[in-house]
Formats: sequence, C-alpha cells, structure tokens
Amino acid sequence: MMSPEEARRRPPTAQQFVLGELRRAITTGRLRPGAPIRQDALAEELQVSRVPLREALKMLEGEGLVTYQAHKGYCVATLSLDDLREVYRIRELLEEEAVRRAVPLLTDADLARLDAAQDDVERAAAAGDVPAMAAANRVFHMTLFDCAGMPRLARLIRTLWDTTDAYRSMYYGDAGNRERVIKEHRATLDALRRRSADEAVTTLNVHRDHAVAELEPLLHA
Amino acid sequence: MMSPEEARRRPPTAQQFVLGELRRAITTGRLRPGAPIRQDALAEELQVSRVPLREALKMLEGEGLVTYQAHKGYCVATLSLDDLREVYRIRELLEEEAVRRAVPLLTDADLARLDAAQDDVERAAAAGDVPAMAAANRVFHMTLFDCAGMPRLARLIRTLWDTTDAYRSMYYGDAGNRERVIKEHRATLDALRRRSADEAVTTLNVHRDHAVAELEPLLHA
DNA sequence: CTCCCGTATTTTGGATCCAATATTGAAAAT
DNA sequence: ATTTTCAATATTGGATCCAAAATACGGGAG
Repeated sequence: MMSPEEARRRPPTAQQFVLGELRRAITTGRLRPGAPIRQDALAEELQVSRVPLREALKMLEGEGLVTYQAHKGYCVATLSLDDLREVYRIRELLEEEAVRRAVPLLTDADLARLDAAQDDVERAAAAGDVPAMAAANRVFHMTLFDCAGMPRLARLIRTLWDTTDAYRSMYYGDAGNRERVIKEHRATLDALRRRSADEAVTTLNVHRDHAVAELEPLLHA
Repeated sequence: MMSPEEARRRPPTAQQFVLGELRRAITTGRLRPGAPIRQDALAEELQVSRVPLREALKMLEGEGLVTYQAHKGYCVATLSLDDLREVYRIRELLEEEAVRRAVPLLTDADLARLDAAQDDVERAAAAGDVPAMAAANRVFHMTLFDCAGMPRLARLIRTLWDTTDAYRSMYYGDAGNRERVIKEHRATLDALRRRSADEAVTTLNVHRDHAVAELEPLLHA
C-alpha cells in the first residue's frame, strides 16, 4: 500500500518512475560515469521487475545518458574532452536561438518567474547546498528557454544539459564558481529586463565558457 | 533456421531488428502519421514478442518519431505546421555548423564520396524511383555532415531528418522538385570543391527553404 | 430518443520464467 | 610459468502469463 501523497507524486507507470530515478541517479553522480548497470540489482533496489527498467534504459540510451552493447548491457555514459566541447558548442548554437526568440516574447510574469528562480539559486548558494543549486540553476535557464515557444528546441537543450549534469555538480562545489554564477545570472536578468537579446546572448556565452573552462580539467581524472 | 545472408544482415538482437523495421515503416510512410500502434498485431507481424517491440518503441519515443501516453499506447507522431518550421529552423542552425566545420576538413576522398552519392541521387531521379531518391539524398547530405567530425551533431541532425522523412517522400513525387534538388546539389558540390563554406551554406539554405515551402501545404491534409 | 451507467472486451503494463550469450575461473597442455 | 580450453556462473534477451487500465458495447432510466 502507498500513502496518498506518495501515490500522487509517483508516476502512473513503473517505467516513468524508474526513468526519473535513473535520470536523477546519473545526473547527480550517484551512478558514476562508466559504471556498468546491473539490471537485476537495480531492479531489486527500485522494487520493480527488469522489464520497465529496460524500457527506461532504452530511453536514456536514446538521450545519450547511457551506452548499450548487445548482450553486454548498459553503462553510464562517459564524456571525453571532445564530447564536452561538442556538447557546449551545440548548446551555444541552440541556446542563442532560444534566447533571441524568447526576448521579444518575455512577459512581466516571465520575468517574475526568472527572478524567483534566481532567488532560489542564491538561497541554495548561500546555504552551500550544491545539489539544490544545480537544480535551481537549471530551472533558471530552462524557464528562459521555454519562453521561446519552441518546445522541440527546449527539449534538445534539456537533453544536452543532462549529458553533462553529472559533471556540473562538481562545478558548484567551488565557492568562487558559485559566486560567479550568481553575478552572471544577474547580468543576464538585467539584459533581459532591458529586452536586449544581444547582451543576454553575450552574457550567457560568457557564462557557458566559464563553465566549460572549469569542467575541462575534471574530465582528465 | 535463417539463411546465412539473412543472418548476417539481421541485427544480433530482436530489439535492434524491430527498431530498424519500425524506423523504415515510419519514415517511408507505411505507418501513417497519427496511426495508433497496436503492439500485439505489430509483434506478430514482425515475428517477435511484445518485449523487444516495446523497447524499440521507447527508443523511437525518445527520438520523437512516436508519441506515448501511459496506458493508452503509442502513435506515429504527427507534425504540425509549427513543428515543421521548428525542425527546419533547428536544422538550419545545426547544419550550418556542420558544413562550416566540414569544409576545411574535406579530403579528395570525401569529395569523391559526395560525387558518388550525387550520382546515386541522379540515377534514382532518372528512374523515377522515389524511395531510392529519398535514401540517396539522405546519404548525400549525411556524408557531408559526417565530415565535420562532430558525431553528436551528426546524430542530432539525423534524428531531425527522421522526424520529417515520412513527409519528404511526398516531396520527391513531383518531377519538378526532383530536378531542382539535383541542380541544388550540384551547386553545393561546386561550392564544396572550391572550399567555399559560405556558398555551401547558402545553397543548402536555399535547398532547405524550397523543401519546407513545398512541404507546408502537405501538412494541412 | 438521448444520456448515463455498468459490464465485457480489448489493450497496455509488469512479473516471472526460460534461453542465449558473455564472463569467469580452474584445470590441462605446452 | 604461460597459454589454451572448457566448464561453471552470471547476465542479458525474449516469450509467456497475469494484472490493471482504458475502450467499446449494451441495457436501462429519464
């Protein structure tokens, strides 16, 4: 038997539940990049059979979060340096488009939501809560991208973020990085309030470049 | 028992076999956009159980080729006019990047492969073989994109092509379109041989715009 | 005649079971 | 000691079976 609140949150199918759990486990780093995924053990841990687990894994394979070899199984995907640079380059292209489309459509309500998201980021940073900050940061950016009114574009960007989330958490471990992120967000918000797409794009590009510069060394380990 | 040739072609797992078959069925239009997918019937038709079929469907869901609703099942995805424009806009961004990266890296062997691909396109066009022309056209473009040395970018572009393939086949039904495609490919090849990224990008943009202009009316049906 | 409700049927979701493949380890041959 | 082979084990792949949900259908009330 499940408690009502639990039942409300839990997705209506086991595959969706497992998908969410797996995504979290990978993007938070609880499942390390490169680690093989033992279906039996994972299924038991999540209290489901292997069937919905395998469906969830196929989904993640499509998104590039796990790799698959026939008859050998799934592994958490690893990122090479080239992969990292490629992902960030593609993000640059897609996110610029999203921002340029979003800026003329921004409503006051949108700006308020962005402010609220930024507050969450700053609160998490002040508390030194790294996972919370990573989550809030993501909400901040996705809120903006969603304003572009291009759902497929937003989805692509999301999956690109997913592939590097496991590494991004490390980035927020550093207090200096946390502070810089906040400043850069404020600059972005400022540009958005002034409806300057060019400036918003520029500040976000700088923001991204800082992240990739910090991330690169971590990939050699 | 399987014949040796058949065994060699057929993927090592049923899920991969089904994935290929489904992809073909959807992109060639044998499974119509919007059509619900009856798992039992399809599984029997492909001579497999529902388990590998469902794994393949999850993969296609991730790529956006089918839609899924819990407890209701899968349908072949349909494209709205907005979807079409969005997909082509994203393609424009990503393909421009791919071409600009590819041009300085193009070897004579690459150009020879592109020429060969173009020959296939023209042969299929002369024969009036629409599916063959669609396939050859795809090979032509992907050959170029693969030269960029950005595998993730190429994969993204491929999945974007997949989502519109079902409609693109109609495009080649028209003889005028077939002829124009050939001309535009030749212009592109010319630009590539002269190592002019700008011109290649321009011709490909024109090429794409023609396609989307022809495709738009078809989406109202 | 229309609408609503309850039952029958279809279809999907998931668990278990068996088969096929890969991996591991130990014994034997060089 | 090293390598090779083969058997034992672990793990994945797939088929069948059962449960749960949605859809379709038919009867009754208004």
